[in-house]
Amino acid sequence: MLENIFKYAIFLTAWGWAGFVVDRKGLRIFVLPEERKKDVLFRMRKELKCNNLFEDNKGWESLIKKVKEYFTGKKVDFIDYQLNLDNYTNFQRKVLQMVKKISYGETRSYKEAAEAAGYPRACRAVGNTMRYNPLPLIIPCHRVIKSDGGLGGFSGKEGIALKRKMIDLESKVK
DNA sequence: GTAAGACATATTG
DNA sequence: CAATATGTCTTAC
Repeated sequence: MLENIFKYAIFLTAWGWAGFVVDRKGLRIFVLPEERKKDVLFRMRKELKCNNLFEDNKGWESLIKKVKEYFTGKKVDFIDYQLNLDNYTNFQRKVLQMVKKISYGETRSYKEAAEAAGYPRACRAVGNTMRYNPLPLIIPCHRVIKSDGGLGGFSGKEGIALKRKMIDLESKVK
């Protein structure tokens, strides 16, 4: 099997250390801000199950800049970046592409996301897909909430606070 | 290859 | 609140 080369970048945002991994087909993993830089790297390794990681920002400076701007409360979008979704099922790809199109400040319920993806009753499956979302923020899974206005879930117990914080940030945009 | 259970849900009574 | 429908994944045979 071919060696897959992964490049990663880690950088400091207003909320902590964030980072992402790309391979030659596009974005692969995005890691939300952590307290420590090494935690970000640890998460990347865990997701990829691979040690073939090289630090290299080349060609991705604009993404780094946008992410930093995002966490300072600026309105940015990530729709121009190419994602590598090779490891996902058709259903997941559809849902993820869909969610990616939700623009800044908007929210959708799990049901609406399911409908838009062409599976009107797959609300639960959408939730499942979000759980494994490899690219939080780039794919704005934090903008997908429950129909009754509740937040739903987010990665981990602390993650839910981050979700709220992100929605908060977006609602206050100037 | 099949079957049962788990899910970041929604709808109905 | 409980029950159930729903699509996909994981795990275990």
